[in-house]
Amino acid sequence: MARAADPARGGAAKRGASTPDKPSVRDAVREESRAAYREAILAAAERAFGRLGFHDAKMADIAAEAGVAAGTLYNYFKNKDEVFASILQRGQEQVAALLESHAAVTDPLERTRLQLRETFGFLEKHGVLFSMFVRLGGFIDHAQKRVLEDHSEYGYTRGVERTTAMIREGVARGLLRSDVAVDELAMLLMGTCDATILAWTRAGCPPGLVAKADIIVELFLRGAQAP
Amino acid sequence: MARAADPARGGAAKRGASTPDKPSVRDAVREESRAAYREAILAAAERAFGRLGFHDAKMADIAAEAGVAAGTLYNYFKNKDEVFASILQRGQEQVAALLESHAAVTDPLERTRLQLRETFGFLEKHGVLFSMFVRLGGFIDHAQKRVLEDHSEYGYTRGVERTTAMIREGVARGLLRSDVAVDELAMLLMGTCDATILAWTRAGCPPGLVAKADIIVELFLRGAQAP
Amino acid sequence: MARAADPARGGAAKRGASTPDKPSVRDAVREESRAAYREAILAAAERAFGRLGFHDAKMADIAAEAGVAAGTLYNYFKNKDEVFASILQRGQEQVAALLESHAAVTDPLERTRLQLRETFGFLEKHGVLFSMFVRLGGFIDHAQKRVLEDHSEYGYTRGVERTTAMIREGVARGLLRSDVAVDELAMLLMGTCDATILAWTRAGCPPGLVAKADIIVELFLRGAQAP
Amino acid sequence: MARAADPARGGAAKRGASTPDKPSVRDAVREESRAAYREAILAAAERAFGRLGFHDAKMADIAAEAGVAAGTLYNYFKNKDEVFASILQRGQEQVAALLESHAAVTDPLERTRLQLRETFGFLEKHGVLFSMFVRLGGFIDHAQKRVLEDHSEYGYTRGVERTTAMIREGVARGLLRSDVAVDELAMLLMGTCDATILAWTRAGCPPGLVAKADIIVELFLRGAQAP
DNA sequence: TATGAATGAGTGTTCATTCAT
DNA sequence: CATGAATGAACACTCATTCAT
Repeated sequence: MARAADPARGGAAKRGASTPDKPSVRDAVREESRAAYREAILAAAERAFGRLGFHDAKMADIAAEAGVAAGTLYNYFKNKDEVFASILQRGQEQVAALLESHAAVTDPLERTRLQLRETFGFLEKHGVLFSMFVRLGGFIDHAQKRVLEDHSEYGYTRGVERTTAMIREGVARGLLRSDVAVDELAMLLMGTCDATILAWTRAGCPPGLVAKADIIVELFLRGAQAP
Repeated sequence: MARAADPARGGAAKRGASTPDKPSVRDAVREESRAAYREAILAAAERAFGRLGFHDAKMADIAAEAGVAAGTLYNYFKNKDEVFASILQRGQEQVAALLESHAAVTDPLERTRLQLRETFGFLEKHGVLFSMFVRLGGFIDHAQKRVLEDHSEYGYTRGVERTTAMIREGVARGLLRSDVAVDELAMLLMGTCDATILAWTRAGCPPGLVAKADIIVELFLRGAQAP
Repeated sequence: MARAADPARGGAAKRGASTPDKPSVRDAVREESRAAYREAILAAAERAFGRLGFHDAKMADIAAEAGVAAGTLYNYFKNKDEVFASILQRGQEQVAALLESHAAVTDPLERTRLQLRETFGFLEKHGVLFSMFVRLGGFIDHAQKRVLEDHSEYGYTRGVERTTAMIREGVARGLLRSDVAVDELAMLLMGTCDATILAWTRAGCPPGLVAKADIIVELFLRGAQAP
Repeated sequence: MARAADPARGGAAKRGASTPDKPSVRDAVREESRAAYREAILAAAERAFGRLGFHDAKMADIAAEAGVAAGTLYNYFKNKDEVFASILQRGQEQVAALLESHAAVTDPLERTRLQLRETFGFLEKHGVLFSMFVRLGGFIDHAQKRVLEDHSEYGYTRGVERTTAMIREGVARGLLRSDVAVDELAMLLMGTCDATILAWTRAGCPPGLVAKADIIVELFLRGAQAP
């Protein structure tokens, strides 16, 4: 990319004083192309990993799924591990963006309901792979574990923080009962979500996960709302 | 080839009148030896799989852990998959036996508490591997999935049946509320268990899982007992 | 090889108190077999490397040359580098043994003549590869350099030491002139040897290298003998 | 494909009467540019090969070192082998030119001393790579061997011819002894040079090679001058 | 029947070369 | 022409499985 010094630009080579900026056009196109390739590969890898698992999804499979040669993968990712890690990161960023869109909702419970819907919708759209990681941080092959650790841990921690903050806010507003520790309520809510996702993946990830979001919030409210 | 898939040789082995009865002594010894080997291999494999995961635990690792040569494994199991499947089956049988020991307890809630303790104790003793399968049937590498499917599904189904039956019994005896569907209560209880196990494995399987059994039953009762 | 503890030797498994030593027979056979394989592989690798060079000699070539499967190589050597390094080490040991057989010759010049013959004979028999390393420590591909370094350096250093010692002895006995520094004489002799080997390999390693040993010693004597 | 092997385009390029004379200016510029690129690439390749060896120096390394894109290399050279061969050829031509500058010196020994200095100076400046080839024709990886063969052989043969001629001349003038075959003297001189270079590269190509030229000639004279 | 070495298909990865822009 | 990304053949190395002893 950034070549060292740009020497030997060919003795008398000069194309007038024309375009010190023009090449940025080419660069822009290239950049766009690279982004498109990268995205296509990630999408393909997500499908492949989701369908076959980390070990059984070969680099060749991913390449085929993406419609590129095997070697091309290595122009975008250092190795298989990095492909996997990149999928995760991308997923977390996407989820974070989705959740952000509801940040302005003032009612903490309503905000949580919306965010839960978004998350569940994301899981439903992205299938098994993300069921495992984005939300659960999960139960996985050792190799994957090595790759992830940071990522999943990060995602999980963020989830805990978000939930705890929401509950604290709810308690402050008198919406949620204050006779139970905030942490305990948070764990209860998250545990219910996890168990729901768990059951969903065990059932083969059938459509309808999003609908569970409302139920969960409802149930949670019934037990946790202020008397 | 099919040397392995050929258990239960000796035992009632009879090869016509050629070797009337005498050899049965030899056979008995042999049988005993085979069983010991088999058990040692399974225990070793469980440790290896638990520590390394399915793919990263090589047949050589298992053999070393068991103190036998690699080739020996194939005298007892057809292949790696079968070793894995056998661990599961053994685990389920062990759990079933444990649960059976409390079948005589008449109070369904007390019985459930005891069985939950047994199950959690088993999980705690057998670590991550069983956290995933015996109970959850879970989130795993595709290769393992292929191997298991039946087994884990079976275990899960049995769990659902057992739980539902218990609740029905509790309702019939007036111990549990009848204004909520039995299935829903069952799902609630199992979901709580799942979420607990989930959190436990995420925390690295620390000691103390058994103690959670009482808490879960307590919580469940608070919400589900008849008014 | 050395299994950890030898547990689970099969419950009732016992073959009397018979043979606590007997297995050494099997072990001996195995050991012998391993040595034979190892030697065959090294010989094959030497031919392959000599014919093709380090990079162009593929592991498959070596295996084919040795008449074994590719995977077998890895039962004896960790990787390609180690195969190469082992050839060197073996060569140095062989040469050292050859030289040792003349250590008892008291006349330092006669001893040197004999040792030179042995060395040249070894080179002639082992071809280009050893022309480069055992004696010269050479001019080689970077990858080989990385592998060797120690080995070739060691061989060279030993050669310098041996030669210097010989000359010192010759001077002490009044056989060699004392008006020139010992080191300089040593360098002269070794340089002549090197140049001879150099010319020989450049000519394609034709038969007749051994005969040069006498000529070199003769020439050296003419210029270096005491007046 | 054969884009590269197509030098000397411009120059006397004539495409009928279509572009009479005017474009020759453009062609001249182009030619100059091409020459500059080619030289920059060769210099970069020499550094890269010298630092890493033939196999470990990747085309990408050379391109980076030259400050051009990888694809550009193929506009000037058919393939990696040709890059390497071109370095050699260029080196030989440069050395030949240097030696030519002393051709007018009448005293053959003085001329040889000067030429030896030039050669050693060249080697010292160009490092390991040329230590091997321009002078020695050497001990190298097979792949390089395949590439060179002709070139190094050519360089070596020229050296032999030049040396022999010089000695013949010296003998004719009564400067060198005539009781030893000319060829033998030539071999002695060249062998000494080779051994010197050999020792120099083995020591890591430290500064000071040029100084050896005088010593060699001195030593040679002492033994070879007419009585 | 235990052993442990042989096997060879399978995989991640590299890199010289090609080619569209 | 320069560019730099795509390509895919090639290769070192792994490991489940087989088999002679």
